[in-house]
Amino acid sequence: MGSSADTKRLQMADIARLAGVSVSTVSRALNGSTLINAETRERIRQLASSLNYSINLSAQNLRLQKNQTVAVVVPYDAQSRQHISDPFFLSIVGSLADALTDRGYDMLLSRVDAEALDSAATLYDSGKAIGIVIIGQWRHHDQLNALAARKVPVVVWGGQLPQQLYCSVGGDNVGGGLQATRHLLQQGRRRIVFLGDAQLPEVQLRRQGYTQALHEAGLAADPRLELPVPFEITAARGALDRLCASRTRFDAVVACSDLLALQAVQAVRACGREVPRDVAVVGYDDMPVATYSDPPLTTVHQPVALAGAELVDALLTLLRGERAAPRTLPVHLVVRDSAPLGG
Amino acid sequence: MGSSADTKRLQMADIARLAGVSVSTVSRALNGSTLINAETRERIRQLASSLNYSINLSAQNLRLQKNQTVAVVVPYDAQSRQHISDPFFLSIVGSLADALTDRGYDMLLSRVDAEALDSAATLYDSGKAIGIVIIGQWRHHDQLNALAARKVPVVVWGGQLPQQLYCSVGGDNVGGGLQATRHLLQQGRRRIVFLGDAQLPEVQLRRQGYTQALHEAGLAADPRLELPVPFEITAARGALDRLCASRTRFDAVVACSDLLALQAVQAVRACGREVPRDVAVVGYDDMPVATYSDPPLTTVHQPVALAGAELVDALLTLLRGERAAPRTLPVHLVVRDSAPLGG
DNA sequence: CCCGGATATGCAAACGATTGCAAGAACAAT
DNA sequence: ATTGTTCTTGCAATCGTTTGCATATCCGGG
Repeated sequence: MGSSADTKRLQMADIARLAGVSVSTVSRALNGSTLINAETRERIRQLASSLNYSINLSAQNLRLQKNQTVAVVVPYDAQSRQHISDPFFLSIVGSLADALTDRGYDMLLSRVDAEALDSAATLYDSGKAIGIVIIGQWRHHDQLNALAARKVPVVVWGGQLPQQLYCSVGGDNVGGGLQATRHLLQQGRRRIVFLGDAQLPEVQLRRQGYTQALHEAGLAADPRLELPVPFEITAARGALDRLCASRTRFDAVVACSDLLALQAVQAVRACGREVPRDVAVVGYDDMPVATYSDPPLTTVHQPVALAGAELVDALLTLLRGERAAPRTLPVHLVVRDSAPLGG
Repeated sequence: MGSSADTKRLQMADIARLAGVSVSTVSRALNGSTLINAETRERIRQLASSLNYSINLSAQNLRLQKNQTVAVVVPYDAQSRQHISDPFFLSIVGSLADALTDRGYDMLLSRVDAEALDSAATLYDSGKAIGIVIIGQWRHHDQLNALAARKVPVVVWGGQLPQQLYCSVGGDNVGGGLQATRHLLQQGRRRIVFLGDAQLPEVQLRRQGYTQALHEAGLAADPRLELPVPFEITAARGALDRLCASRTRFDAVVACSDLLALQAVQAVRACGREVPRDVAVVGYDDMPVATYSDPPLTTVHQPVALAGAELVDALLTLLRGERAAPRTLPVHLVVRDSAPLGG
C-alpha cells in the first residue's frame, strides 16, 4: 500500500487507448510526422503532456540504436580508497556537465579503479554510453592505448605522450612547469623543490618544463629536491616535514596542485621559515582557494571552462568517425603573493 | 573507412553462432544458470570475455524493466547562466558518486533550470533513471511537492519545511545559524550582518537560527543588517561594498557560504577595517578553502561525506516503496581565526 | 458510377535480451 | 522393449518503440 511502484508507468499503448487510436499513430504524432492529421496530432500531444507521459528511452534506444549518453570517468585510488574530492577534478566534471548539457547529451558519472582504467570500456561495450571521457591518465598509458586500438571512442584529460593512440586534451604541462620555474629563477631562487608524483604523465611533463628552465639558467636538477609525493594530500605533508627537517636547503617550491602548494606553505611555516621571504611557493590549477589563501598563491592557471568544451568536441569528432588529434590548451602563470614579482 | 562505427557491436546472437548454441543458452550461461552444463557455460563465458562482449543494457533494461541509474540534478540559474561551480555542490556531487558507486548504481548527472525543478521528472518518466536526487530546493518548494505527489521517487538536499510532501536530507540549518550567531554574541559582537538570499529555504532556516540567537541575547534583528545577496559571488561583492560605504555599523558577519564569507573579508579590508578585530566573520560549509584562507575561517561544518550516503539511502528507501522521513544531519561550528574565541 | 490520387491510419516486423515451457538425449528400472 | 527421471537445450513470446507497407476513406473528374 502506498508503494511508489503501484503506479505503473504510462506507455504509448495507454495513450493510444485513451485517444482511441493505434500506437503507431501516437508514435508518429509525438514525433511530429506530417502523415498524421494536424488535429489528431495536437489532440494526442495534449493528452500525452497532460498525463506527463514521456517515452521509455530503453525501448527507444533499442529500436533506434541511439544513445545520447556520454560516460565521464573519474578514477580513484583503490589503495587509499580515495574519494573524488580533488577540487580540480570536480571542476572539470562541472565543466563537462555544462558542455554536455549544452550539446544535448546526458552525462553518466562513474568511478573506476585507477589501476584498471580499461574497465571503463564496459560502459561503452554495454551500450550505456556512446563514448567515454576519462579524467587523468594515471599510470596506465598502455591501457588507454589498448582502448583506442579497440576503437572505443575515448578522450582523456591529460598530457600528450609519445606513442599515443588515443586522443588527449590537456593543459600545456611542459609550459606550465617552465613558466612556474622560470618565474622563480627570475626572482633569484636557485634551490627549487619539485613537488609531485612523476609517475603521472602530467606531472612528468611539468617536471620536464621544470628541468628545462633550470638548464636554461645553467643549473642542474638536484634529485634531492624532487619530492615524489603521493597524490593524497595528507601523506604529502609527511614528506614535506621530512624535507624541512633534513639538511637539504631550498628557497622555493613548485607544486603540482594548489592544495599541495598550501601544504608546503604550512610545512615551511611549521619549521619557522616564512613564505615568500625564505621560501617562495608556486601552485598549479588556480582553483578558488588560490585567491583566498594565506598567502594568495602564485599558480599556473588551467582553463577549466574550456577544458569541458574541448573534451566534448574531441569526443564528438571521434563519434563522427573522424580522427581527433590531441590538443594542448594554453596555461598561464598568475602571480600573487606566495611568489611575487621582485621577491 | 576508419570510422569507429564500422565495427558493429557484438550481440548475443554472435556469441551463440560462434559457440554453436542458441541465444537462450548464451543468456543463461552468462547469467550463471545451473540449467546449463558447467562445461558449456564456462566455454561460452570464456568466448564472450575474450571477445570483450558485454550485454546491451537498453535491451536488458527493457526486458527486465530494470534500471540501475539514479539521476542527480544540479540546478542552475538560467538568468545568470551560472555554471555548476559552487564548491559545496560539487562536493556533494562527489559524495553522491561515491555512495552510488558503492551500492552498485550508476549516476546520471544533469542540470536543470532552477526555476523549473519539476522538469527533472522527465528523467524518471522517460525511464532514464529510477529515482532522482535534486541538490537544493531553490525557490520551488511547491514544484518539489508536486513531484512527490505524483509519486516520482525524489530526494532533495535542503532544509525541512512545513507542509513538505517530499523527502529532504540536509544539514541542521537552524542549528548552524544559531551556533554561528551565538558564537559571535559570546565574543561580545552585537551588530551582526546576515549574508544570504533568504528566498532559499536553507538560508531562511539559517536566518531563523540567527534571529533566535539574537533574541536569546535580548537583541532585535535589524533589517538593515540583513543583506539579501544573490547567490552569485561577484554580485554579492557590490552589496557588501555598499553596506561598508553606508553609515550602517556592524561588527560581525554571518555568511551563508565560505566564498561569501571571504568576499565579506575582502570588502571589510577594502574600507580599511580589520578581520577579526573590527569585524568577525563566520562562514558556512567548511570547504577546504576555509582552512587555507586568510584568515582561516570560523565556519559551520557540513557533513559532506555523510550527505551522499544519506541521500542515497533515503532514495533507496523510497524505491522499496517505504516512506522516507526527512533527515537533518548534525553540523558543528569550527572555530578558526576569522572569529576566534576570546575575540 | 467508377477510378485515380491524395490523405490518414493500422498491421506487423524489427531492435537485443530473458524465461516459461516443451522436448530431445541419455540412462536406469521395470 | 517400455516407461520414468534427470540433465540440457531450443522455441517462441515478451518488454515499448519505430517504420515500411498495406489499407481505408474521401475527393473530384471523366
